Amino acid sequence: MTVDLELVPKQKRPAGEPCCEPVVQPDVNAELATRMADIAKALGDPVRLQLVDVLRKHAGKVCVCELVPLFDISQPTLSHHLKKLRDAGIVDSERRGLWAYYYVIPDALKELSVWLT
Amino acid sequence: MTVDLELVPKQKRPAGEPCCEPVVQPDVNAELATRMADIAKALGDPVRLQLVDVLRKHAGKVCVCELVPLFDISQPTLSHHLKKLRDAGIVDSERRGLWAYYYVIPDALKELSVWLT
DNA sequence: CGTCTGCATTGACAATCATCAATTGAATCG
DNA sequence: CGATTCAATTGATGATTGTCAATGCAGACG
Repeated sequence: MTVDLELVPKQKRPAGEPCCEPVVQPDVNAELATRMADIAKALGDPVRLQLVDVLRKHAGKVCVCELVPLFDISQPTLSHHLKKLRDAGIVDSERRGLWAYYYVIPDALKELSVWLT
Repeated sequence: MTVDLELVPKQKRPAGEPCCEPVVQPDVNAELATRMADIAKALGDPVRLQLVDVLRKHAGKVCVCELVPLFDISQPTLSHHLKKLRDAGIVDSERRGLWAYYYVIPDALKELSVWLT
């Protein structure tokens, strides 16, 4: 991924107006873009998006055993999706006895939300 | 804007029985979740996220020929990313002469943004 | 101790994805 | 007309993803 995005005006084009005004370089640097793309990517699956929705709606910590029956996927697959969300820094989990309780990290989605608006 | 999945209240450990009763619920909002996941998925790539950023910041219509030199990818690959964004309903394009001008559809990102907050 | 339970990990698979080189198509210029 | 230019499409390839069955593992219970 390039970091310097200096625009070079086209040299040869058919006589006439240029195709468009020069574009400024994106002021979202590649690093930040990658971070936000990672968050978006983690949300880019219906199961994970609904997982975040459920966890957020319940504002507390939800046991995995309560999440499994909500979806038509196997338990390992759900665990895989939860790991994706954890790796993206969107959720975190806490173990208590046999159970694992998941919760949305506050302000985890704020970055992306701010950029969107 | 939530996705409407209901949890079964956590029971005490029911030695020898499943921990949760299966929730059979018409998943009315699976469609909405899929739609938003599609948007998020389209943004889940650094190139596409920066493309949206550039197009949005420019607030007008930007020629593809001005976008290509901004990234370290080939022209067909950029065209592929633009198609992904178009398919997700995030951007649209207009052909004028030899050039194709892309622009962000105003309310495309609003859905996801609203859900995020 | 042994067994059960809840969750994570592994391994395997097909499907999708990002990427490029080559080509195609369309529009413009000489 | 032919040559040129911009953008989309095609075909191929290696990487990543979503999924499940099987297994592993740690805590709880008897």
